[in-house]
Amino acid sequence: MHPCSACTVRTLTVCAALEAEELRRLAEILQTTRFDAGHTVFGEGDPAETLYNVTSGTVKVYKLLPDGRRQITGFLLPGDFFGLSVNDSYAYTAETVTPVSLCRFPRRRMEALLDEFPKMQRRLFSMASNELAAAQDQMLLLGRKTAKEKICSFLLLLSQRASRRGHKTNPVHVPMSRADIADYLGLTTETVSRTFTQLKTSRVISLLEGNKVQIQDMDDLLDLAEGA
Amino acid sequence: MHPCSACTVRTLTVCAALEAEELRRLAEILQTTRFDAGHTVFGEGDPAETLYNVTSGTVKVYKLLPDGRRQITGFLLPGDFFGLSVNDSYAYTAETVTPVSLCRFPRRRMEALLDEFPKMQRRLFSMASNELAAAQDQMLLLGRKTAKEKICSFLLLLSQRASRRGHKTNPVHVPMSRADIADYLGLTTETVSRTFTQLKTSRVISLLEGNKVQIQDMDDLLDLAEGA
DNA sequence: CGTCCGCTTGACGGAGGTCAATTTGGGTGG
DNA sequence: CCACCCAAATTGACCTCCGTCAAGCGGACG
Repeated sequence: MHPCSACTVRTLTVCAALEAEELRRLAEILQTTRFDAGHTVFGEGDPAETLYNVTSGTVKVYKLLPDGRRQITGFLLPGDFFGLSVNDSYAYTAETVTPVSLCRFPRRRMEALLDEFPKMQRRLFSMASNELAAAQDQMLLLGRKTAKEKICSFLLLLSQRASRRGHKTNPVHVPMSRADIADYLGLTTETVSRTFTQLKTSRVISLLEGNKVQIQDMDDLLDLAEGA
Repeated sequence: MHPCSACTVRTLTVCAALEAEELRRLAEILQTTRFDAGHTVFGEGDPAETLYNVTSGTVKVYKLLPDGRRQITGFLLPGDFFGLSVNDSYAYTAETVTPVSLCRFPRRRMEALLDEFPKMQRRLFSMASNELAAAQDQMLLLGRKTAKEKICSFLLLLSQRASRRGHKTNPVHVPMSRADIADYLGLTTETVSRTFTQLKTSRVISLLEGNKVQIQDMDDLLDLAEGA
């Protein structure tokens, strides 16, 4: 019995569509770990020796400017992969938002496995393509959307991602702080807060207990997210 | 004799590190085309039946909001690959900036070839990873940099990309319009123009004939690009 | 030589940033 | 169980960077 057999996100990630034999080989090189909230998994510039897969919780990845300005380039949910690097060091920092469970894959051994199982390689490529498409959406958001459109897009994104993981789309769980949301959307915490208030006042959303946001009118939100 | 033997950007793209046999097979499915400046290669939402490789000229890819706001997510230079899609339609529009030569690969046949030659698959994955890292840099730029930092970063990017293609890094050729630069950096043409003037006045750059920008002090520019 | 388009420059305004003061709420110890 | 504490969130007042609108300017091309 290896841990993968109980893995609830296997279908979402690189492990999907592996044969029993392939899965066994993957499980051989894999380690599982847990971290508390607020733990730095690796820092920008650290030697990139490990690949990670989120199995529970939320991770944020971000880049910094010398003066401390921060851009969060993604929130990683169960099933998401991270730790790929172009040269031999990570190009960003990865930090847990909530308590998190991770699978660790030593990079070298993972690369060997990818060469051996083209199906896995292909799956990873497909995941990278998806990420690329998401990155392009995010560029449109950062470069051209207003604060209100950004917040609405963000809520929709969380809702859609929850849906893909088989959770209910509404209300949507928002585990990250206002500061994290701000750094993801290219805003300040104050603007994020004001915009939430504004959306609440105009009855598009309401804020529930436990960091949950109830979407009152999904169609309104979809229009608001694109400025229509 | 197939066209690849004369290709000057082969080492930069997916065709690099292919065996003669693999290259021959790739050449079999490949078509070359030329377009004038300002030609739409494909539009967002079009069925994604072809992959492209730039062999000369510059291509821009962009996404639009319903009201016409535009975000250019990348400028593609010789050796760059584009046309990958997640589902079966393109997620962005591709349009030529200058006269352009392209290699066209029918998607289905390309996928078959990728399955047959894992080395190519791997190379493509590596290129996608690079693009992903570039996308993350661009998110940092769009979300957190000032207009001046954006322009300086942009000039440095062009200079570095020229360098990787074996061209001289300075002066740097800027083939795209102010409007395109603006839509790439999340600014307006007016701000782009003003910022160029400002950099010119403070003797960081000077504008030369033929859309060339002379970088007067590379270290200054590097610092300005990161707000240091 | 006139027209057009892209670029530049100027004047002005507003979306969102900055700084600061409260308020809220989750965690902790008495 | 409650009082306290502190970080996070909210709200307000003010300001700035960049967008908007508008007017030149100059090179390309018919």
